[in-house]
Amino acid sequence: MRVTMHDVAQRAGVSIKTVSNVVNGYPHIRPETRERVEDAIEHLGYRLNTTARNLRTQRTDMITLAVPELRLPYFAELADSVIRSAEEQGLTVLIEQTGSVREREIELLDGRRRHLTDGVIFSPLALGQDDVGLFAVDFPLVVLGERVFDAPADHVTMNNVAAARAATLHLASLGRRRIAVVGAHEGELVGSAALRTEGYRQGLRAAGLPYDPTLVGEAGLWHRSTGSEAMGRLLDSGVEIDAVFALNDAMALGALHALHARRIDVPGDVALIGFDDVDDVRYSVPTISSVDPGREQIARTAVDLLVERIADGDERPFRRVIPDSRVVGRESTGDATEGSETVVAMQPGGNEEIEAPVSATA
Amino acid sequence: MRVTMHDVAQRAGVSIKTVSNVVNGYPHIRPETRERVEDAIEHLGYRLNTTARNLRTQRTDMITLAVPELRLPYFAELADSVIRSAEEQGLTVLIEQTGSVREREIELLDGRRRHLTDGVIFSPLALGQDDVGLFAVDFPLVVLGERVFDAPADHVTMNNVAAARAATLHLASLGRRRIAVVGAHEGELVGSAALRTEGYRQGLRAAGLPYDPTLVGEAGLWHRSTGSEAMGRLLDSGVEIDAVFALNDAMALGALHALHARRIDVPGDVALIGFDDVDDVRYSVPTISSVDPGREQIARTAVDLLVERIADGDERPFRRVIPDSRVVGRESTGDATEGSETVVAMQPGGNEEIEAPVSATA
DNA sequence: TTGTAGGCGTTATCAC
DNA sequence: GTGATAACGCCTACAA
Repeated sequence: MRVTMHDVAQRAGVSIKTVSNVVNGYPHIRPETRERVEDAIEHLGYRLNTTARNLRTQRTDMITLAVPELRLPYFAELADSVIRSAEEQGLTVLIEQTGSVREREIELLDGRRRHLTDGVIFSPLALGQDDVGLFAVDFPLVVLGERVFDAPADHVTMNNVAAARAATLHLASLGRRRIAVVGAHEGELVGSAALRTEGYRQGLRAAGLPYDPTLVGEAGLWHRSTGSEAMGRLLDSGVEIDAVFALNDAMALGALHALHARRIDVPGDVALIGFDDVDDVRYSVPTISSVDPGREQIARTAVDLLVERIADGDERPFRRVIPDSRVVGRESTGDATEGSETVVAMQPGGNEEIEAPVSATA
Repeated sequence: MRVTMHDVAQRAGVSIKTVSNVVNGYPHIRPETRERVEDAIEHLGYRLNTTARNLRTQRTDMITLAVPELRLPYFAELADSVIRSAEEQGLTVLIEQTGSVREREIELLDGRRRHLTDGVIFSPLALGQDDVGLFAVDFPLVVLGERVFDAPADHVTMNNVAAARAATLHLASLGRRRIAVVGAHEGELVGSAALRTEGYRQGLRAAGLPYDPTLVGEAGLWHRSTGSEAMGRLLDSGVEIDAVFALNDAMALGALHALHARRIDVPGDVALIGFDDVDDVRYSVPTISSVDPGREQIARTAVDLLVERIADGDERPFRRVIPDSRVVGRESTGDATEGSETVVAMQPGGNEEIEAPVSATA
């Protein structure tokens, strides 16, 4: 079989414990002993059995990142950032794709599949505020996004309303009066759609513009295709439009596509802004202005919170952290040419303790 | 502490082994015994300790997927596909980002960080043919891509030369005579760049067109930015160009950006085709024709090969599998309008045994 | 500074 | 069909 610490100990003429000490970098070892052990390790090609260590230490140094789909650029970039941050902390990331399927998200929380990673960073997309009870889990959990608030867990979210308001105001500041929105979810009260739509309304109000329901384009899933379709419907409806706020960048790219198909100039005839600031919008034609929700900071914060939670258990009250967000102006709002960009608005985030610790025994 | 099989056994009044049998779906159990055990499990909230099982069974049912970066759409989509395929086989995927850093790729192969997953699917980007020796590892490994051939491992690659040839011929079939290429790596003999460039030359030859070095645009990293820059250099050099073959889609998107910046119409003035067929090119303006290398099939095949290798060890000769690829025509080559697409060429793949089994004792 | 004993929670082997 | 018992490979006491 595979070579174990025992074999190494034997060959080095020391005890298994000494080998363990060497492997784990325990400082108080006589140099010559260490050397002998290291020689033996080298010679035998010994490699630590992570599984055995995990069993013994009750830790795996792995965390789960649960996202809807990696093909969605926002989540791919988020995953990238989370993996990097985790790595800095010596953690490995196991990615779970929920596909936005309700059962899969529930399964994730009921912990049947867990028990392998030390904690979970979870970005729900199917579960909503009604399911807040499901988030009372007995393992370290950090929730991402705006589907669920006040769950008994640490939470990293964004400044949706303020950022959407700023984006809308930015369009208004260009002199646009007929600002459409793409990606609304009618009747929803929580979630990104509701919050960003609320920000949109606030922005209109602040700019002295009326809210016109005929300018609201619905789109269930926030994909490029749905953005294109929603934009198409708005344009074909005949309403006058001189600016569009797409509630995420995928839809902004889709909307741009629909605009182009109808030979409508951006930003000449219609200005366009998205949300998420994914890489794509920096290379579209024209480049698209967007709201940077602070993804890098979201990832780092999520990992930090999870690490703390793993260390402290439920000793600490839960926290909600909101990174700073900013509106980045590019060609689609006439803010830049040749691929440059400008920060045209900044919303500070913040963080708060949201609740007393909860005894987490399931 | 946590509830164990022992607790369940006690409560159900059976032995620990019986609990194990129930949990693992062992068939020969008296129904009433099973029921008592299941009740106890339910009651105590027992959950199997995966780590302990892993230690005992010497398997983790996890595999590693090592890719350069998830922010690159091609790899995000690949990861997505791999995760889905793995899941169908009951496997969980642990993603490792190498960042195309040579040391990280070597580290991956020397197995210091491994020993936790049952096998590895590895898409190298820094290592090359000279490093083929490093691929003689003592764990199940499936190699992806065209950086390294004839490594002692299963290999899933693509029909690069034939596909690039077909893409070039497709541009020629539109009557284009001045076909530029973006993303070449001068002096390289292996790797995607070399193979696709070779296909480009073959395509020119087949179309009766001369090879003109002034039409070759170099780009080290295949990102949107480098594609844009390479395209810009070509255009600014003053050479006549009526078509562009970008060696991947990211560069095609960048090239499109550069073309647009110079008010050059696509496909009117310049036709454009990419490679990879990522989601992005279906929503750019105009939509971009591309080569679909069969990514879905690549992912599925890689997982299948790895599963077989895990089961069989080195009993089987290594295999090389090449999925079918096809050229997908879209607006950028005038093949479609309104987001539709056409398959304009198909290259069959194939698979072969490439080598006798190698005794894999490191 | 190093060694010994024991157990982490599970599965495998064998009896019964 | 079910139960005792010994691994799996490591780490944490504690002892020397």
